[in-house]
Amino acid sequence: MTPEQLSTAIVDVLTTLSTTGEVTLPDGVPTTVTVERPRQKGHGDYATNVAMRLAKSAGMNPRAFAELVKGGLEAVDGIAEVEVAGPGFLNVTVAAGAQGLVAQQVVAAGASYGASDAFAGEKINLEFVSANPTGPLHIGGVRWAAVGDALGRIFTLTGAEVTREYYFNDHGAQIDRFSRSLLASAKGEPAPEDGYGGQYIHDIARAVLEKTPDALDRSPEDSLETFRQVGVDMMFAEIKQSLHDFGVDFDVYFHEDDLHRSGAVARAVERLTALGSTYEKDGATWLATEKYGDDKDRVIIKSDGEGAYLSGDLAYYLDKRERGFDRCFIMLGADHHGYVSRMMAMCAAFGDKPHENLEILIGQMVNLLQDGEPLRMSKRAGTVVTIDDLVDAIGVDAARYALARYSSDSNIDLDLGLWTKAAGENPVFYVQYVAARTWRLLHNGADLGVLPASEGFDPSLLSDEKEGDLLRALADFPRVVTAAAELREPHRVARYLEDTAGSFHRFYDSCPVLPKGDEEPTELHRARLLLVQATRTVFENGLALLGVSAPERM
RNA sequence: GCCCCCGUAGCUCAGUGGAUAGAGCAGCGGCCUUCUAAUCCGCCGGUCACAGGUUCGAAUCCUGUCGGGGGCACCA
Repeated sequence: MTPEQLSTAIVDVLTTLSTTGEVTLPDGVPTTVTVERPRQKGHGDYATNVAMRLAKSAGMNPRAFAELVKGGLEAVDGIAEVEVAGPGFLNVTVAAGAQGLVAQQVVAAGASYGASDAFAGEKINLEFVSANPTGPLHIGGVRWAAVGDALGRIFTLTGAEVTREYYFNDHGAQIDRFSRSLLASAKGEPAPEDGYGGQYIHDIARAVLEKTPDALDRSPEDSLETFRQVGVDMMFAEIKQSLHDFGVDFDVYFHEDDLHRSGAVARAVERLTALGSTYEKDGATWLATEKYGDDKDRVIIKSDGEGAYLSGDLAYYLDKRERGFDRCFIMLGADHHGYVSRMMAMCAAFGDKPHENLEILIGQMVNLLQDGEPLRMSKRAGTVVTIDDLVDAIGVDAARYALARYSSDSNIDLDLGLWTKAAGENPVFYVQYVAARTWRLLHNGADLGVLPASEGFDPSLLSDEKEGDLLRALADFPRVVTAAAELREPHRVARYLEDTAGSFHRFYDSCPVLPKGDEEPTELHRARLLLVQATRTVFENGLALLGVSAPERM
């Protein structure tokens, strides 16, 4: 029995009680009820607080309400015991047979275990990373590469149609500064005062010269344009390659410049003007964002006639909506959080629903530590910690896992030393070791002629306490995936895997899976091997959501 | 001054209004002729920053204060 099935059973009982008039529910029978795994041993396998939640409106005291629910639940197949406890909790113990069936259900579902239709029919657009191609991808962008991609995988598993996009800022002054920096380097001149000065500038400048040897022999305008075009292409190709090596590929690379050239910006401004949300002042065109909660109104067309940065975002958002995306996500670093209120105001000005059609996720800062010392990151100073540096230092699996296991709301300090350790204190090793251990058991079993139980499987054989803990953990996976999607929090998957790894290792420690010596294989061995296979399935699926491999051996 | 995030064990962090607040690391102490011990077990460790409020119940929600981080452009 899974928590979902128990939840359904409870709703059925409530429906019956309501129909017969034994309880009166003014707000109707809830469609779902909370079922949780109590931390406390002795509080049953599952607990629900429905009685406490509904008692007041039903005009009863919680324990009396709970007693009625208990009566109904006890008759449900697969429920061994129901207890009313404390202020009105219902503690449910599931029959070993019903519990053990979970192993079979997981294996039968295979790669689709954890999938749901929670977001079925939704077209979701995820925009993340979107770093300017003025330098290598630095650590802040990498956090979203890991988390955003994981979120995409989670939404996909919960039924959504996901498009990953990278917004390519190739229109503004930063690109000019980048181009001029390249040109200066190629000429052997110092970097412009407002330019970029890292080593990569010299590398790219040299590469541009190799590709277009006459780049410096052209007119000043042509020369700069050459460095702009070739340099940006090279830089962007490098970023794409780094992301690809990191396991992150985008469906759409959207160029800001296209929005300006195609007239999309002008159309977006016209649309807003028609809706009465713009006005002219001081020679510029303003968007009235303040009335939608922004601190102040914002310029969208500057007095020189050029579009302000926000104008590209207006057009881009409109474009996404016209492409049919119900939900547009933009993932930004904390240093851009000030952008949220004006973007939400823009969304409202279009007549859309802020925080629904448009969601902006903010990721706090990442600091890298080596031996306890902070590594400073500064693109301009040239001491950049890039995505490639990170991958070289700890590998893709550890990097993705490390960045995805924390709440995006938290600043994080990653100690590179920890993430390279081949020991259980390194969370990614601890979790991946489960995958390796299950693989070994399945193969050693095959060598001994022991295969996971299938037909004639007696689920009640899995009655050990450690087996029950593991089965309940495995049964939780779909709920964890759904919660991660609903809350946009991929780190829940990582934390779940860490907890479940503990349950598996404890099971492994106290429940021999394979026959030893001359021992004849029994149904219990086969049942346990099925549980091992189910565990392997959950870890494969869970790690896949994070873009981390489930190794066969380590 | 205003806005966003954070404040939970010595450290790094979980904790979608529930019961006695958890994990890993660090510290102390155990289990290897092993289904490879990269695992596992025990002990130690808390004013959930502080003060009010909301309710059957608050680490969680609201208000304020303090502390840390990040922002407040006709830059992008």
